[in-house]
Amino acid sequence: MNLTTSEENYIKSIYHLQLVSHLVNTNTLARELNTKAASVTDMLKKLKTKKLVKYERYYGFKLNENGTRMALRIIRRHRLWEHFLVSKLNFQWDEVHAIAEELEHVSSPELIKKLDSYLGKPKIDPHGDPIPDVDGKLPVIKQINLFDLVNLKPATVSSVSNQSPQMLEMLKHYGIGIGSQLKIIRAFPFDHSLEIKVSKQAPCIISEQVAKNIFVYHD
Amino acid sequence: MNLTTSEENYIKSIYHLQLVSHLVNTNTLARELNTKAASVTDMLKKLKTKKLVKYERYYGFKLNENGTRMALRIIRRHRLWEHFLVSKLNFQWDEVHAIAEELEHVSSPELIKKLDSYLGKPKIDPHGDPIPDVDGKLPVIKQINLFDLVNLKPATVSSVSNQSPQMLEMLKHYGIGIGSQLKIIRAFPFDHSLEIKVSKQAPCIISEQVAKNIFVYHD
DNA sequence: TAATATTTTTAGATTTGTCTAAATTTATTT
DNA sequence: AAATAAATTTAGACAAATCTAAAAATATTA
Repeated sequence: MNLTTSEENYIKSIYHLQLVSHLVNTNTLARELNTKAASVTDMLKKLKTKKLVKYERYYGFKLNENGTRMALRIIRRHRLWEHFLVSKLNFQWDEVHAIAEELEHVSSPELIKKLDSYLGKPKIDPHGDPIPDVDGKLPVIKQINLFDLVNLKPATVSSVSNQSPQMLEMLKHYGIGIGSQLKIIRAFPFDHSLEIKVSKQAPCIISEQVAKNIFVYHD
Repeated sequence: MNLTTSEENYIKSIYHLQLVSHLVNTNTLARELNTKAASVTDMLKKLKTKKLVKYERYYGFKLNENGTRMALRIIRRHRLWEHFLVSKLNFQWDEVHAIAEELEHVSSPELIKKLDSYLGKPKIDPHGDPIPDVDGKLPVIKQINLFDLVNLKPATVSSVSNQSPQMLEMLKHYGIGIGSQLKIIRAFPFDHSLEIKVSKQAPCIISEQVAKNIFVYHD
């Protein structure tokens, strides 16, 4: 089924609100979407006829299986584009939301498939949120602060909590970015610095301060 | 000024039709946009009040300076996305038009600026059409068949005329793609093969057949 | 040039998504 | 439990973009 941009925005917002409360009410959704309660009621009637939500008047609503599948598809697109904007175009993670909101409505499945491959099939977006897979499954992945990483197995950089120019300068110098593969070689107890290997680069040493701002996950 | 997707599509189509005939007429544009003459008239009144076209009823219309600037902005977005889809996502050039038609309406200037840099500020899209610069200037660039390239100066790959899996397999093997920088090192008269250097790779030799399908330009 | 054909525009309707204001239903309070 | 408050829905309107059918203007042809 093909959805309009507006329908997609409603579906996505309902999904997010459902993470907090099982049933969603009209006013809450209206606030979330910067619209009026009457508009929400109108749209929900439409979504009901399209069999995307369970909705009884005056009783709130929620996505059904169909609607949830659609929501995850939209969220997948949104998070892949966010990853792209940060890992490839050098946006900072707090700048990408609005742009991804537009890109997420471009609906070519082939495009998303290729974008996913191009990004290395990432599991987590730059805000640290999981990216649903093609089948709408959300990976359960533990993000680990690089400083707390004890084993020597390769890990993928999922997010960076400090976005200051100074930090970004350092990350650039080390060749570390969202999606980078890295591995700890050893830890130096003296100043808690870490010797790491990033992708195929020569090993380097990063300070405790830098390590504490980098989050990684294992596949 | 902010334009709707529909307005942008009209502006873009008028631009393209103006390349053929100075004045555009209602029916021609209706055919181009798969719509009806009455709809075109309606939209042209709107574009006139927005001061994007010169339009007198029954006499045809054309973009004014304002409208032309907008058209080039949209075409810039379209062609940059096409370049991205081919050079980064491995689409073939005959598959990208419809997707770029959607992406071109995402209007963040910052996005386009960064996309442009990321692609290496390309001057030509994968169909061989010039990409307008930020100021709407169209580069005048001569595309040269790699086989006809005589000098040894570096050139940029702009398009590949043969999109067969066999050809793509070879290009992949040589590491040649849209946007690749390459340089002829020498030509072998015996079989007309060429020794070339692609980006920072080790030199390699390509056959006359391959060379004849690759188009390049000088900056 | 008068008749006919084509093109373009207007008039009025439709769809989508939105709104305001009023009515209805549910929830809360005294 | 009655009165009041809050949330939700309905009714009716509006803007954008489209359409059909009819009218008006322009172009072509006999």
